[in-house]
Amino acid sequence: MSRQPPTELMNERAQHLLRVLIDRYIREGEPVGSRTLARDSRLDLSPATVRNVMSDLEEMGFVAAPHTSAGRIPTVQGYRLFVDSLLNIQPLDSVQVEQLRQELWAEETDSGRLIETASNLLSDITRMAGVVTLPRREHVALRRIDFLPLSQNRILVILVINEKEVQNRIIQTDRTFSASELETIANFLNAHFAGKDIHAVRTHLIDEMQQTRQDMNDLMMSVVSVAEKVFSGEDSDEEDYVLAGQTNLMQFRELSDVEKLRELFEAFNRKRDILHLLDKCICANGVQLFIGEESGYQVLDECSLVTAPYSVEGEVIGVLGVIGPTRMAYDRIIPIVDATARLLGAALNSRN
Amino acid sequence: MSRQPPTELMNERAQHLLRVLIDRYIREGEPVGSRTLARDSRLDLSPATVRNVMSDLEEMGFVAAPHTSAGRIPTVQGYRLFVDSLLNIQPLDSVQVEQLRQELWAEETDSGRLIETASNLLSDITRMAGVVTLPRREHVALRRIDFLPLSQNRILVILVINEKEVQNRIIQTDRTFSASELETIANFLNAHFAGKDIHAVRTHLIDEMQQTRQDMNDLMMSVVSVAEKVFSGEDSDEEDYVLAGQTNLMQFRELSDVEKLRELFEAFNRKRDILHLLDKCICANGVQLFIGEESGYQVLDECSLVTAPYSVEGEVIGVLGVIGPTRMAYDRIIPIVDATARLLGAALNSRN
DNA sequence: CTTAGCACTCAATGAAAAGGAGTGCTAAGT
DNA sequence: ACTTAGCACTCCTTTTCATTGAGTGCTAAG
Repeated sequence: MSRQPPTELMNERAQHLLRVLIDRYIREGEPVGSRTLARDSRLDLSPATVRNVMSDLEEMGFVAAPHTSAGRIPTVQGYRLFVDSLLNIQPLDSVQVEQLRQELWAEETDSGRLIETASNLLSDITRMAGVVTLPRREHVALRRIDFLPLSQNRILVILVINEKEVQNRIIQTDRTFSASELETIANFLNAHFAGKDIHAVRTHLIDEMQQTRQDMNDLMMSVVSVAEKVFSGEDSDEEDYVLAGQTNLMQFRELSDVEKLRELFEAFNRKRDILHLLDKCICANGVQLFIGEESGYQVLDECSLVTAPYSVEGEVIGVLGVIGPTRMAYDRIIPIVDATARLLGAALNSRN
Repeated sequence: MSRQPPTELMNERAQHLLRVLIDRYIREGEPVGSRTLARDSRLDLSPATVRNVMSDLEEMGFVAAPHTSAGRIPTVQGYRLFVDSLLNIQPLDSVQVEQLRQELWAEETDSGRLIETASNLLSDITRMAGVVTLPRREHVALRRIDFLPLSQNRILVILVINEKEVQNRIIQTDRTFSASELETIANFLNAHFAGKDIHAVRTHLIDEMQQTRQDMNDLMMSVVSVAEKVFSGEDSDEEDYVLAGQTNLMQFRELSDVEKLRELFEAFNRKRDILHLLDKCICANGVQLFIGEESGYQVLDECSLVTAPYSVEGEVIGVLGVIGPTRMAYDRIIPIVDATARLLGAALNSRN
């Protein structure tokens, strides 16, 4: 019943037509008909011939027709072939890279703000949503620890890690510690563990605890009991990301259904699914794409996600990316995501 | 041409009917016709009589008809009268208050998290958007200051204020300071200014600077030059708020236009207008409402804002509230906002 | 293999008709 | 003097139906 297949399963011409079709569809957002495609392709083919080719492409699953008398639009599989084989990605030209670097390095900031800036940059440039996971290092060097007594056996702990990140938390202790006691404990910890990996510190202290406490002098007793509280929260493994430009997604025709949009935004707030998806990209060694349903999450069915891991000193510590409608200008987005990931890594590195 | 006005400008019966109308409109969201209203009012009036009353109410500007053959819906003026005179607000019953308190006091947290929890609470309970401005105290007591040298003449400053808030910033100095120098400076500042108001410290230091530097010894020179950098950022006056439950707003029929919604969300991101509006509420001494256009911001035309200031030790330090469609259950929302403001104030207070 | 021709499909647009909820007005009832 | 039944009228909503036009698939000829 179907017309006889071309000699090669997918010849040059068909690929070219598919590329032109997707190009046009990405620009215009409307199903592309045979007449238009014939004209656009500059191949001097009649619409009828194009129709035959389209029929083949449809059978192969690369394009689909919304209804009988509409043109064709790419399927996920079509986009996949497009980005994998038909698209020649130009790295961002150096002027643009420099401009990106400027914006990212603009102010003297901590890594938290840097992440935010990166996310904003991504969303501003692409006019879609930007996402950057918080960096998460394997090795967390303790630089300094300080205590301040609060009321009711509570202690404010100030932790400086990785040279310049400041964390603070409040711990509840079994007994009251005086300011000078706390100072002694802090001095001890700083003297013994400054520069050490925080996980190492933790396991070391757990080992201490295993010993019968009889052996210890008062100082050590205090140190262990306080430090245990401090570092026990360390494994909380709270991943998180910074999202920017959600509102950009609201202007796309294909995402204009309020209910769908609500579900998408709720997935963003819930974070779990998106994080899970981003985690998958952390091991890819470059730009990675999820097109439409490829993500496996229904809320993202109409969306594509372009990601790249970023790293400091060779260690991948996070992922960033862009979320937009499946119909996005991949050739423009991919280099941007790629460059931003490199620049963010560099920026985080230089600030140590 | 219009029927003769009732003896009183707005009699008991008209008020009752207006209340019933708004009650019903808030519940159902559809224009209310005379038949329905006659039935609902339990006044044993015929639809025709009700129509006459509605005609009067319309002339007075309290209700409006979307079109000739629709029922009536409240105008902003109608809502205003409703909340000001027709609504008897019951304070939240003590069980609910207790429940709120539980949720707010659930964990041992810093004020930042507390604000977030409050915002989430507001949005969860009301199924609308919750907003809480960051607290901003007139008096900020310096508890402790610490310095850590970074590379390239940069210094990491850790500031503990108001007993338990931790701030950190990075300053760039003209020359390199050694760790021990920094320690000396910190000791000096801590010894002289701990417990003092941070603005007082700042003006004091500016005064010092006015003197010719000849008079100073080296220590003072260093102290002044570093402290100046630290405290100069203090007046940044950055207001901000925490918004929660934006997505809740997407399920309301009256806000279902994507473009309108986008503008609203963008106003939320821009923050300026919303902050300006919230600022107006900081001087009100209780719950304040902006209904529809009353806000003066077009993006909020379809929305109402219910706010209440929250305070610690009698000093108002912030505002919280709920944003939802004009058609909201004011009788339920107002007590919730009121109670949350009190509880947040109390929670912030107890943590000193 | 390509293409012109043609019948056919189907979304989109718009006009017309039907239905219905609710109003305003008038005149009669209390 | 207020209340109400009755009725004509308005205008939104929904449905139906015809029209249009873009685009297709198929066939037969080049």
